[in-house]
Amino acid sequence: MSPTEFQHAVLTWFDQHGRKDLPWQQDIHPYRVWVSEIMLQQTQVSAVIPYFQRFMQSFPTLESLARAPLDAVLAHWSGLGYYARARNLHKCAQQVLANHGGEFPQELQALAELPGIGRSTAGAIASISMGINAPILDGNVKRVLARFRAIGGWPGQSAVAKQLWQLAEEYTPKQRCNDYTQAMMDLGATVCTRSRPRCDSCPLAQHCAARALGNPQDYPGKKPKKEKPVRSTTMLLLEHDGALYLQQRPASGIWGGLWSPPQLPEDDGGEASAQEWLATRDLQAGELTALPAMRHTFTHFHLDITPVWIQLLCRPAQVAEGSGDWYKLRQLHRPRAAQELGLPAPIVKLVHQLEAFRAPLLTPQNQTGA
DNA sequence: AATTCGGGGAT
DNA sequence: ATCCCAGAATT
Repeated sequence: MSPTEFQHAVLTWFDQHGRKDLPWQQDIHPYRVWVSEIMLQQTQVSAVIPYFQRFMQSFPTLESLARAPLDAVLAHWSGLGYYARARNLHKCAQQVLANHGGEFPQELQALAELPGIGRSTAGAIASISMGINAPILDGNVKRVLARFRAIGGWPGQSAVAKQLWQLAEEYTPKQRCNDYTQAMMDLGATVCTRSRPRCDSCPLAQHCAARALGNPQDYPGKKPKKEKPVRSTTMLLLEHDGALYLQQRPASGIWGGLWSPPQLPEDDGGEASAQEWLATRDLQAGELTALPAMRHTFTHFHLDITPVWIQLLCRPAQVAEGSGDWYKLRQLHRPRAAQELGLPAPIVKLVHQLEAFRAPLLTPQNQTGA
């Protein structure tokens, strides 16, 4: 299949079946396309839509974004993940305003030098909003091309990525490059899906190498998974009068700057160790209750958490080293408390688990008999 | 060249 | 529970 035939098949499919009603496909100009492309990096369309709407409401122009405080930008990003994107977005807006007169540069190279804009995003902005002939290689295009030509291997390997980029350039048309770019992303998102691709509806199916081999789902190759090491920790849920003791974690490392209960050092778990920890600090506790262990998985390791609920008899002025404070469990359960205070998701779960244990014990005796 | 960032959805 | 997602920056 020649590049010309490939492009024609893709564009014809897009005209008939492609999505054209997404928010960033209306009133197309560089600013809107740029914001949408950044939000869509490693993030699914359905998750982005409400964020994009709110963002455009609050920051309708590049200048308004550049002049907004970073905190306001980050607030609009809360829940999207990859927060470096929001920082780069803000920095990029300021650079475009200061160095390019408030308009995005009309060159691929200059676009890709801006913060948060790499080769693929630069190609998307240039082709969709500037009428520039430029290739992209996002997750969708990688999948479509890897299958169409049966390119094996994981795209995270530079050799595979290089091969796919070459194909992307080969197939990108000089005419209707804007529609082609959207078409390839849409084809990958709705037809050439990761699992159970709808080959029956694909305009490329008859010439697809992976389909001919009978295993399109095996492309592109998966990231080689290495076994994640297991770490374990004991978390001390110090409670007194309905309040929980939390301390702020060091700025660097896991959950940097967020709040969590005190932990016993690794390889030092169990109730006996907890008793020792309390004795060292001259803390007097009533009952120690082991809560169900839970596992939280990070990118590169599992963390097995053993929570111990410790009911202190009195509240000391200072519990442990470092900055800590007492928080009413009732307040920690407010839906927005986690965001406002900065609680890691597993700690939120932990707090809920603690409450599940406490609640039955708090029920007045006379209610059970009624 | 490999690792990191990170929350949510699909399987 | 694991994998993946409209990738880029960092090491």
